[in-house]
Amino acid sequence: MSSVLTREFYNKSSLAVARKIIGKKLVRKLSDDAILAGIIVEAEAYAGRRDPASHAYRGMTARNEVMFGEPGHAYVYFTYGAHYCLNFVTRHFKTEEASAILIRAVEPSTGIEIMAEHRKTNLATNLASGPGKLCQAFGIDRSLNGVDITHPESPIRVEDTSEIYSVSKSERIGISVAKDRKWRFFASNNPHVSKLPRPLRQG
DNA sequence: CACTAGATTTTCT
DNA sequence: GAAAATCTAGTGG
Repeated sequence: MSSVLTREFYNKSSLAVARKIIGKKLVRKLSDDAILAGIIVEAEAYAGRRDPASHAYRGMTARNEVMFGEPGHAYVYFTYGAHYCLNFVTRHFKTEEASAILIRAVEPSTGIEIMAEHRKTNLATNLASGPGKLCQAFGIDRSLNGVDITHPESPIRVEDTSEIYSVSKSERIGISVAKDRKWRFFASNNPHVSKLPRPLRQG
């Protein structure tokens, strides 16, 4: 019984979707035999013209084109000369209002051995605890940019779960503008998130 | 544990 | 030509 999240799930503001996707299951189909999966434990919201930290802030370009399209598609970009980042497109209101959520961390559950090969480490909390790590572990690159993640057989999709997660929020990570907005959501007290907020660090 | 520097290349100014 | 929604290895306490 497939429980793939439908387009309706993504057809909301990036803030709402980023919060609701915590605890859902990310599924990556490499082939009929190789399935990777894990629970999404961290995500950030990005908006369009009203969010200076968003790639869509200055309008549509060749890179961010997917952000301006239909919700429920993957937006994958390359950064820092080495890393890919996985995003899901959420609701947009006008041509110039794009939005998406950045998937920042996953708690691995299926295909852990393959992820360990991709990442060249066996430490579970270092397999997908960051946007770049996650893409390396799950074999995600720009060839997946634009794919429809609501199709039950899509190479990337998200399945519903009945798990209830406590969600914390903080400032977004790695940006230089709009740092005051607390648009990062993560599973409370979960060791697979990329970074704990300052007050909670040091045990 | 906390902090810093360097890698490396796409993208946009 | 500069900056980037990052990661790792290295240093110091």
